[in-house]
Amino acid sequence: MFSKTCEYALRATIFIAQKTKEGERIGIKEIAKGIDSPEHFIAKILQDLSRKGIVQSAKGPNGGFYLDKASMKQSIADIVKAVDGDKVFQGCGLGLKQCSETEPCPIHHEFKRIRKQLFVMLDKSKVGAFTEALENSLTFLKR
Amino acid sequence: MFSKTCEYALRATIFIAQKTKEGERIGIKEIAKGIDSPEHFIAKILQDLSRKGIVQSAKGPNGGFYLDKASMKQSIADIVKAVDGDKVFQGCGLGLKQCSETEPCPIHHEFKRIRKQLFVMLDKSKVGAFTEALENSLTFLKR
DNA sequence: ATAATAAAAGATAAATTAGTCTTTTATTAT
DNA sequence: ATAATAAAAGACTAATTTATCTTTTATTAT
Repeated sequence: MFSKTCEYALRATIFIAQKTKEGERIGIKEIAKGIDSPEHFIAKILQDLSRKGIVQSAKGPNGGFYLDKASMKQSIADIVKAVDGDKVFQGCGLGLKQCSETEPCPIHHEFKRIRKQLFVMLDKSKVGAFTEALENSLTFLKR
Repeated sequence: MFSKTCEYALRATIFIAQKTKEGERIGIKEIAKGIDSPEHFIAKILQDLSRKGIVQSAKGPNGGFYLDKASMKQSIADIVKAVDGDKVFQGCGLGLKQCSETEPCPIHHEFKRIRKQLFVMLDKSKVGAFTEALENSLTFLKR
């Protein structure tokens, strides 16, 4: 559904949200461990997320990644859009560029309905909302 | 959502279904034109679809691709599975391999619901069912 | 049998995505 | 000021996906 980069981005951001709520800034190494991702790769991704304002970062001792209030309220959909673009929310299921209401592909209408539901679901899911379940080991970000 | 290969495979199969209903076998060149895909690439893809029994083919003069009765009843979901595997119907939204009912990722349950709906929709969509709308230019397979 | 046709097969190339490693810059505590 | 820390930046490699081109095999009509 999403690119690997996007999957790592989502896991990392949720992980950072959790740590932020615990009052910590968190370094790349711990993030990589915490979400079971290649360290250097997640570093690249976080660099990009930081540039885009999806996560916040501080250099130097006591530095690391964290989320400010606005970032905490972001939705999964926001992150997906920022990383993979909105192809998954907008694009034609059969890959047609011109596919639209007036020139629909054979599955356009049904597909649109599903995509809409996907978007609504991901848009409702706010990054800051997963902390409690993670703390209580009801949900996981590894393996 | 799907790979390019899969998108072309779906368009090609629906196109072949239409031609089959018109009583024609159809060659690679016409298919490529009919679905606006690179000719050599769709040739490769059809070769694979043919091996998998998703489309039927005949070599030599008057040869070409067509669908037998069973293939005509296949669903979009069947083709997606054959080409992209069932990652899109089964896989974790955050890319976790172990994600399951007992070890769910933070969005597991909601995601599952959407994926289910996607599957049901694509499973209901039978390859042979799109012909009429295509004939009447109510739907399209190009651009 | 032969020539023409059309898919199958195979080999290669280009583009994109995923992943790694090294160097630089900014920040902090001493 | 200096050393330590940690992210940012940049350069590179590997793998996968997408795409192209050539040769072979099967079939049909003459």
